[in-house]
Amino acid sequence: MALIKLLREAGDCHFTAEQLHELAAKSGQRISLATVYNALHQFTEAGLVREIVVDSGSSYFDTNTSDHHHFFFEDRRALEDIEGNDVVISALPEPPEGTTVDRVDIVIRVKPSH
Amino acid sequence: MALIKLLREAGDCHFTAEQLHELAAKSGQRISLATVYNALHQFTEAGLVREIVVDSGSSYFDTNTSDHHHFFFEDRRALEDIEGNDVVISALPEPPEGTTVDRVDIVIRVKPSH
DNA sequence: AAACTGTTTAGAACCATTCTAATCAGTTGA
DNA sequence: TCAACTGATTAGAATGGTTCTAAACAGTTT
Repeated sequence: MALIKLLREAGDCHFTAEQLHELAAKSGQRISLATVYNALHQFTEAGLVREIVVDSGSSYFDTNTSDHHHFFFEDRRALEDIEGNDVVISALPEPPEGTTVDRVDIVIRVKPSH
Repeated sequence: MALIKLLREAGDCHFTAEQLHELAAKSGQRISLATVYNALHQFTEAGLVREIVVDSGSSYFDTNTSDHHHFFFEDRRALEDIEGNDVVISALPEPPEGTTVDRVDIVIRVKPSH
């Protein structure tokens, strides 16, 4: 519950478990990192947050659960939402026999201009 | 060199470091997993393979380095190429100030029908 | 053939994530 | 009122994918 409150206060944002743990610590919450992970999994299952896979090595979570895509800043390893309908896909292949599409993830990886 | 030969023989495919290590072991190569990782990083840098991030928890590599996208089978945790121009993006947002697009990754996550 | 140098290798360390057993809180029954 | 029971919550310890670093190797020079 304390974590939900923290996320509500933070508004739409992207974060790792580690970062949320730090935020909780700063706000005086004495919570272990394992508990943060447990909570985040429950939040994901409940549809409160969305997990985004962009970086092997650590998972990112997003409090914005609406259908949208992301910029990923390779230097800072940070995420940013892509506004509304800035990405338009005009053709998608049929999913293979016996499967249905669960989600389409688009990540635009950007780096500092030279 | 032995790893490159193995990948050549296997043709276009997707694999984890663990899987390549097993393949090498089966072909009689006595190589540690760490060496496989070292080699894969060099291969990636040299443009011989491409790293694909779809699954927090383990990295996937792809011997097909041409510009293409993927199906990801959530149940089997396996990848499959999407043929040629089956994905058409008709609108992409401008990258944020001071950055340039490095790559656009599209992953269609599929699961078994019902 | 000893000394030196850059390359290759893998054992050990690292760290993000998960597991499991302990703690806690709430409820029942004596 | 409070022990016994039950499910929810928590975090310490274990796990496992990945990286680091120091050792082994090979090739070259003196």
